[in-house]
Amino acid sequence: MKTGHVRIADLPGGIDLQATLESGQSYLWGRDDDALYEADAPAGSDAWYHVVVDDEAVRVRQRDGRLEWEATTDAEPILTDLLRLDDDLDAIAATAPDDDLVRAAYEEFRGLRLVRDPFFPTLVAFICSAQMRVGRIAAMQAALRREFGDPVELDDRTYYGFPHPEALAAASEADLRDLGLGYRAPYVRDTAAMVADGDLTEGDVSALDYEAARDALTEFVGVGDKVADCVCLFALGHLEAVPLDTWIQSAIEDHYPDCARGNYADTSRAIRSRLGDDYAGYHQTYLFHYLRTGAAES
DNA sequence: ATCCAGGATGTAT
DNA sequence: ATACATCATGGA
Repeated sequence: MKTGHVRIADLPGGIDLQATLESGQSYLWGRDDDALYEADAPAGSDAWYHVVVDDEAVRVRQRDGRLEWEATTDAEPILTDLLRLDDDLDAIAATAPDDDLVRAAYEEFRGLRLVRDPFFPTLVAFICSAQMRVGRIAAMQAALRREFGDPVELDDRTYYGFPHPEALAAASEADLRDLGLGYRAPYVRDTAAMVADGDLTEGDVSALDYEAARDALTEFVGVGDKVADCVCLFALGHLEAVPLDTWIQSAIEDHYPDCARGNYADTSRAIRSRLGDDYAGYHQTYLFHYLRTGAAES
């Protein structure tokens, strides 16, 4: 086992690990205390989080001004990639619109970083997200890893990587329904088959600009504009993407009514412009977390 | 019991 | 292009 740490003072704008990993943007991670998104979860500010990428296991916690990590390999490049440690959070925050809602969200969760998650796990997670709460989405992804993923040992614990497309393509619809996926089960299976068969892959969409990528992604089964936007933002690095979910839709009604245009594409462009064309998706993630956690009421 | 959750799909217009 | 019903499942 290798260990190390990243000094948070060296990260431009710092980091809030819990806000980053428990804001409903990434479903790649677990918590060692198994309390991810649980209502009775312990304070959690220094909880261990774990992830498996490319058969390497990493666990990390935020403590004493550091990101402390233990891993099967040097975790620093992995953390830098997944947690976007190279983003200048101060510079990004400076592009946020100066209104009460965005300002409050940044004051509450300063240090929240966008993630840079792998393509296929993000695609599946957000297919599963339809009409689901974040806690159950996370539980569904953990179940998929446990049932169909490859185990990796780290110290005395076993973690599981997200299943390869072939593994989910080979799963039966009944197997997936047993994990609580409901009507999303055939969506996940059919989309996994499309990726496994090479019908439409990350390579095909990564070369496209943002809106073209979003349109292409809707070719997957179970992927509409909103889920495609989540893949664009959290996996493909299109930081201007603003997924229009129920929370953002209501935020538009309450705070940006002039951005409501009656259809997804035009409303998306309007709110993107309002939030700033370069980092609209970054600011959106702060708003989503702020609104969803009810921090606005306290 | 009824409503809701990071919506998408099939069908009718 | 837009409007509508339908789709599982668990928690409040």
